[in-house]
Amino acid sequence: MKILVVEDEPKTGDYLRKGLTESGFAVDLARTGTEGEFLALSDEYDLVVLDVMLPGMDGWQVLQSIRRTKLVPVLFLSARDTVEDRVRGLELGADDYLPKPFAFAELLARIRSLLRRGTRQVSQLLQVADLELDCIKRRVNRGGQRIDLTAKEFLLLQVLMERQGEVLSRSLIASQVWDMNFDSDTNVVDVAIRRLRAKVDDPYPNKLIHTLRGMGYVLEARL
Amino acid sequence: MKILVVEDEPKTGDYLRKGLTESGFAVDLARTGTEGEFLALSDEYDLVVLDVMLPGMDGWQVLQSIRRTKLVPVLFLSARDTVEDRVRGLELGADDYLPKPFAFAELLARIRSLLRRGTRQVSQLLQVADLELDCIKRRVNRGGQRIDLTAKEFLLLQVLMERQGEVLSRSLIASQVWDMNFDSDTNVVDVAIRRLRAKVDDPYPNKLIHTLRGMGYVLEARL
DNA sequence: ATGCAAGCATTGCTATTGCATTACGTTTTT
DNA sequence: AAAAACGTAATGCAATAGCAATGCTTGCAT
Repeated sequence: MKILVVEDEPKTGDYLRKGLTESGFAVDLARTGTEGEFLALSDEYDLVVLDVMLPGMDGWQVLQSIRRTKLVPVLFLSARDTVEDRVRGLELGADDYLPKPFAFAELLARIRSLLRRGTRQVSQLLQVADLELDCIKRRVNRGGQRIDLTAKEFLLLQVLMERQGEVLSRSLIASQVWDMNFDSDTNVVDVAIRRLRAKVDDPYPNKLIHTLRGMGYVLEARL
Repeated sequence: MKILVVEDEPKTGDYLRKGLTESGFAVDLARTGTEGEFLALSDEYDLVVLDVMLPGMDGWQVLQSIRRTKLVPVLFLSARDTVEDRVRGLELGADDYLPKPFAFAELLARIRSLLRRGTRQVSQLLQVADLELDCIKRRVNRGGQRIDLTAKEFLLLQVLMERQGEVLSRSLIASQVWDMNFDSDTNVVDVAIRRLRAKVDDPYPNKLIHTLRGMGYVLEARL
């Protein structure tokens, strides 16, 4: 198993190389984004561990470049752990996301899990009635018709679909989709639901997003 | 399920109350340590969420005081996340420790986990005869037929089902479902029971909600 | 047995609450 | 520079929860 590590911090890079080598992987270490891109494209790796913050070409650019031609699983490392970063990483085609600082054991577990599920997860497909959401391709369609969603809309729909049939409170939704952990008097969730409904429910006769007064929202098929 | 939140920051307090209420808990909010201690000792809660940093009597003191007589699970919230703090909290008898800022989703998950391992078991599926209540999906059905309840109705039914077979006094019900701790001359409970019966019992031959004159109400199957 | 009072059921009314919706200003993307 | 995305705020509407008035039961005393 061959792994490419792209990491500029010397200490972290050495640490990763040592640890992974000891764990039985063949490790190549790139110290810059450009070098990482070059290696990733020129060689066949089973997995890429990619730091987001790189001087010059950053992790996202490297990922984009890799994704144009390769399906290799990519695990993102990031010092900042915000929902936005995570979303952006996953949108661009990262397979997993690990905030720094992390325990090596956890990194290893995630790497193994990524390798276990094959090259790349083909399609994590969520489905409710005639509504389909492809988490990997980041694509949604209903009744065979494609629906374009923004990042926020997509994330919101994903949360709703992952827990279809469950009533999700605004606070829970807010904490999953936004990083708002201490704001109560805002109606972002309501507005976001409105916008999502406009695209997902309004054009169709059978509504899937339902409001439960005083409780929250559910996504489910109702007869 | 009744939760006491002890939190001095007004915003955080309101946020917690709102979120937990939406999630189906009866919430009391104390704004100071002293008030928190008083409420914790005078009422029966299923869980206490306790901020460490409080003006006057701090979280640790409150916890110690509670622990002298009560076994209720306590979840600590702390702005500082040091190993010392954590150890100290757990030593004094806290059951869990969540550093701020936290995502509401995580708080909720931990609360549910604490309640689950508690004395009174919190199954997410309550059942009495042909009446079923799903606490997570917030859904009720009887004889396979779905019943739509409002937030209050749901909470009331949940309290009744969690203690099926027990006679619950009006004041007990009032304190579990409403914030009223000692209001007497109101018939809210009666009216709420009426409305609940209309949906849960009226359409069915076998009644489950029974009145015990001078005592209160029970929910149980009777032949 | 019969009447009486206390406790409970039932109902309509209304203030309140919670949500939908729209418009607008700011930020981000292209 | 233009367009899209996003959050905030204001408005209006509708479900709902509490209140109070009325009618019905039940148990107890006569």
